Amino acid sequence: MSRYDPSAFPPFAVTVDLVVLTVRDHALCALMVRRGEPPFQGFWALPGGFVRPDEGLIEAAARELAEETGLRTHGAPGTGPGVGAHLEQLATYGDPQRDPRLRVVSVAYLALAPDLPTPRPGGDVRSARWAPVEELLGRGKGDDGMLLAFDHTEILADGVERARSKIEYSALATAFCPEEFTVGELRRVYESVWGVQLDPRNFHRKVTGTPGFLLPAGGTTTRQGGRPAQLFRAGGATVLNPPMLRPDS
Amino acid sequence: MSRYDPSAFPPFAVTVDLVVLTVRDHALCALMVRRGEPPFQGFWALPGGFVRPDEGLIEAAARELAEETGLRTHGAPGTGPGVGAHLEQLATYGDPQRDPRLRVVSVAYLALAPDLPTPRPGGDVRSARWAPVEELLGRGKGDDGMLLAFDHTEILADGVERARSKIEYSALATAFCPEEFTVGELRRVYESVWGVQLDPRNFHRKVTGTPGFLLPAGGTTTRQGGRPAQLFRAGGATVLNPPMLRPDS
DNA sequence: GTAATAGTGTCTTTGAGACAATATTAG
DNA sequence: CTAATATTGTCTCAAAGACACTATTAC
Repeated sequence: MSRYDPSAFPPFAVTVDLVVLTVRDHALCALMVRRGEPPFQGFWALPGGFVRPDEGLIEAAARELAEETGLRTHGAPGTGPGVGAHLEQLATYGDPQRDPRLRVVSVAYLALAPDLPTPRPGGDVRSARWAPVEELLGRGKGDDGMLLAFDHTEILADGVERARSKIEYSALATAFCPEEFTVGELRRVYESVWGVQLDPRNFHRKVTGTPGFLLPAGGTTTRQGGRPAQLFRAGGATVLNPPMLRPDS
Repeated sequence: MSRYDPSAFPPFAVTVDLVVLTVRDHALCALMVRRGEPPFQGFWALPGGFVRPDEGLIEAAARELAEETGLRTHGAPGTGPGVGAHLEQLATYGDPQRDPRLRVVSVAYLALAPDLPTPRPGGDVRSARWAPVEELLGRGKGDDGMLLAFDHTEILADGVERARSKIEYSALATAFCPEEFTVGELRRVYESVWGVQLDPRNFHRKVTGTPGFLLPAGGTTTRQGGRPAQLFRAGGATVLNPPMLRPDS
């Protein structure tokens, strides 16, 4: 059998779906849109859409992300440091039955964004919201969360697990923070994403002692109350060695 | 703009490509096939093929793996423990120019297999071989390795890096071993995949002290020479906590 | 003053890294 | 015997976990 036979190949539709995560009110939240048409009309779904014939996969994901949130992607041209979201490929979902209408292969992307100043994230007519992932996926113990469109519960769960594990050994938690942030704010990011409490003193020692993780920004802030805290921005480091250890697991 | 519009979607071809890794002669090797037709005629390429209209992505990958190597996948029906390969999704590659003929999105899978008793791995007419990844990808310092078909150098490099990092925090290194193996054989797997030397004493302490990693099989063997070594099989553990640390990195 | 958060220090324990020494086979 | 590998053990050091204490703001 010949590979890549151009004359006869089964046609597929290819889409991108986005797991866009942020931290709001000490809770990990995902961007969800409400479907206005069948199938799964009225259900919450991940934002996404068809890949265009002339664009790459991550370009399609970045385009959908910009359409939904206005966020640019880190490293995109004309993007300053700190603004914009982290974007990476998550996984691909291609069960023959995942869309009842046609064979759709969806390449899912994971985006990590700082808490957006605009409370309404959607840019177009569809209603959109930030939903706590605990509400979408459930807290265990018989709580399986909401029923989402297609296989989006599985995709969301995979994205959340990726984010939870990736902040262990990378400096990606700073992607959830504004350009300048304090050690306490970064700690609250870890606590929100992992759903645990961390010792502020050990956390402070760990992050300030890891070379390249944090870069002093010079100023201080009292936006969290209490004693003024030093401001930092993300250092150039991408991998954390040794990693930040998640309790229990 | 509506999502998933069934009436008008751009058609894509969807394929699976396989990064099949094994350890032979103290070297990490990948299964490569030689292309018999254009484009890239005569070039070495990763095994793969079209996804059929009625099969899932991992089913397509498992089918291709079985066609090429005769290996079944762990967990497949009728598969005993220890035989068969580990199979997981790696990443998806969809650059618009990656295939000069048509728009192809390829879902790559990573397979880890024990050293196969049959020296000729291919089952069909195409020539196939186990090639050391050092030869395919180069050793750095101006050595960029061989020129492979399509973007398969990038896919292979991603698969090798995934394997190298995954044996750090999972028990997957046992997927490279036969059903029963010794601590020394497992150590040589780590040394081959990472390209380093490990202290046999610290390694022995580490793997035998990690609960669920190794299960005593009862017997001993002298197939490596020297003092007889205890035989083990893979324990049920999937994650290693704390992880096996890779030197240098 | 109180309440809240930020930052520094100390002690203990776990575990990795660097070794030495002994055990059991093949030849 | 020698050569090869397996296995157990010991010492040191890096780093995480569990605490106490002081510092600086808002009120």
